[in-house]
Amino acid sequence: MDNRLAVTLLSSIAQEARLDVFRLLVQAGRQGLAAGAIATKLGIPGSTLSFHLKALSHAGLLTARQESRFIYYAANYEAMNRLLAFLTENCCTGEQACRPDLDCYTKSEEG
Amino acid sequence: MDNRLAVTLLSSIAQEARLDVFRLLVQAGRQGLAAGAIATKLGIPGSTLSFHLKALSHAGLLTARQESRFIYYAANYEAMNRLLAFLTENCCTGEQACRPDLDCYTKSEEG
DNA sequence: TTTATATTTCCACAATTATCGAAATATTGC
DNA sequence: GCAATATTTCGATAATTGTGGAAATATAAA
Repeated sequence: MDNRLAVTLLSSIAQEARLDVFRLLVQAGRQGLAAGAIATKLGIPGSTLSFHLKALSHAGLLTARQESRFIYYAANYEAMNRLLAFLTENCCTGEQACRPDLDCYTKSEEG
Repeated sequence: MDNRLAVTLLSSIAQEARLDVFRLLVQAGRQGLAAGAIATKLGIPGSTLSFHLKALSHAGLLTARQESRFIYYAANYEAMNRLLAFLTENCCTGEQACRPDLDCYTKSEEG
């Protein structure tokens, strides 16, 4: 992943409405939610939501699939995974502290 | 960390010049780099850089310390750590796949 | 105090982003 | 085809963000 792509990904979630949308879809799981359901749950007008869904999709953080009259949007966990890997590798170089505190990770002492 | 703060943090690195600055400072280590050095290395006019440094500092991703005539900016690894933790916890819920692929982490098989 | 250096603030302007109603475009069922 | 529903596109507008030269501020050295 290059800086350009990272900025696109980051920009797509660096906005309250879009971060809300993405978090909602992360919770919703692989099957996702129809656009209308997202709009209702978050209280966002359809046209505004559509604008944000486009940004998230364009960045690759969402997938969309048509099902009958509905369009289901779902979080692309792999894309988010790649973003997290980029940030961990490129924005924390040489700093052990700068890693998510996963249970499998044991901190080494530092001066 | 709430959504609001996360958006502030994300916005601060969701821009090419600022992501460049942050990555440079991550490489530079705890002692950081003087503003002028950053401007020279990245070829950014002083006033423009100052604008971006303010955004990063305001988000808490940089620390600044005066030393003689220079102001040294350094990456705040802890803040980035917290952001990564937020993203891992809140934007990947229920999805084991959505975690940085650290060497200490062993993937479980998935369907 | 004067000069030099480092950085920021100010300002004007350009560019991008966000909002949302209305109209347009599907898709489905009658 | 017509009506109903779901979503997107269009268009106008507001708000925010990014850029960089010039001036202001701060620190240091002569």
